[in-house]
Amino acid sequence: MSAAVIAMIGRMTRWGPDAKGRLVQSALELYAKRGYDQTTVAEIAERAGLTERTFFRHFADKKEVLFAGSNNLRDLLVTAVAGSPSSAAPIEAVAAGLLAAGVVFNEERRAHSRRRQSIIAANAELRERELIKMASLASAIADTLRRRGVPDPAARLTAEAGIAVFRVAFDRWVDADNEVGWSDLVRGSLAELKVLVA
Amino acid sequence: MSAAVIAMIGRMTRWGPDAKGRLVQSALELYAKRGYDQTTVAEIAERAGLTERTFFRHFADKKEVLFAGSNNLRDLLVTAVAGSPSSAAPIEAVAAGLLAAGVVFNEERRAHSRRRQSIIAANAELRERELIKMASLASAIADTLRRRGVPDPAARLTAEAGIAVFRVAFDRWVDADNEVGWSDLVRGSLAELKVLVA
DNA sequence: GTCTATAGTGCGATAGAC
DNA sequence: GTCTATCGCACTATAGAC
Repeated sequence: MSAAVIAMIGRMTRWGPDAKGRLVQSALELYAKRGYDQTTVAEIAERAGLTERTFFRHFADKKEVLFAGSNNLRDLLVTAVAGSPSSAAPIEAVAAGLLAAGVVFNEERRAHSRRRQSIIAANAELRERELIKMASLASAIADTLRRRGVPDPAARLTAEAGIAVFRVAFDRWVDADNEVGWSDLVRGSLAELKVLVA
Repeated sequence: MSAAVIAMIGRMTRWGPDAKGRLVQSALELYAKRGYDQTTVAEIAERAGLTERTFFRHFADKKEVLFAGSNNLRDLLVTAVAGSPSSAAPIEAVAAGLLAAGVVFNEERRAHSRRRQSIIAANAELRERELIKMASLASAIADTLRRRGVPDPAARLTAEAGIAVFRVAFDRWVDADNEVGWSDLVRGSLAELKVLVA
């Protein structure tokens, strides 16, 4: 057996499948069990069968492990907004984006999201990081609308309104006693916004 | 001249009027001139004729000196929302709040606000602090609406939409080449939101 | 790795307003 | 005299320079 093959086998566990995902899962479990502050990065890495150094190769800091999915969410949103028919009004394009984001807000993920939200709710630094992520979602949407030819302040305003709908729909989606699906919550919240501002 | 008298003269400014306001003004000038990071709290205090220790009696940290007015803003908003006639729809109460906030957004303050915003725009930590302040405004408004009997999610949604209007109006108000007054910007942004979500 | 500058805290002393 | 804003000092924590 060649050294190359032996090395490859040696890496099987180290390079086990989805290292990043294992880190996310381990972090979520430990943050939930012992609290964010009481969990060290070393513990997260160990539980995932990795080292602290590897954790920081995947995530900029201890918080970021909880927000790894937000880039994916942003891409889903932006792609759907950008891909809406040019005949679609700005708010329709944004609505399409919010609905497209539902790919990650399915029933299998709901328990996971609930646990994640309760971790975030319990810690000021994590709540702040979430505000930053939301703000960056809003500017990504606004940029996309501008690229579709929507001028300011309409682009900014539509994006901010869209994020307002997102926040409300998401809060309801992770609410303990709620079983309504993502797309119904988005449509319902958007419809309610229309009524409220009318 | 005795040492005691010299000491007394040195302390003349100690009980000068509006120590907090002097600290705010000094901080604004130094942050604008040399940048937030390149300014020390000791320098701010010295320029205000005070000591570092006194700075921290008035402000929890170096950032907070730029956000001292935000409690005042929140009170203006909340009071006006709470004081709206009970016949007023939620969005009307919020609009009344936004217009009432205009007390602090007058022409004399515009230059000051512009400088403040350019300082905040130049620094990530300050932008984050601003997000936090905005989020706390939104929840204060939502709470006030709930106290008026507006149920969730309408209260949350109206508050978030109101803050979206606030952000856009404020951005336009501090925009370099803009001379439109606060109330026109609020009414205009709100009217545009209505059109956009319709 | 040590050294330095700065942020931020705790507590007791003091100066001046009342 | 009381009350409180301010000061002085000693401290910890941490980020950056070297």
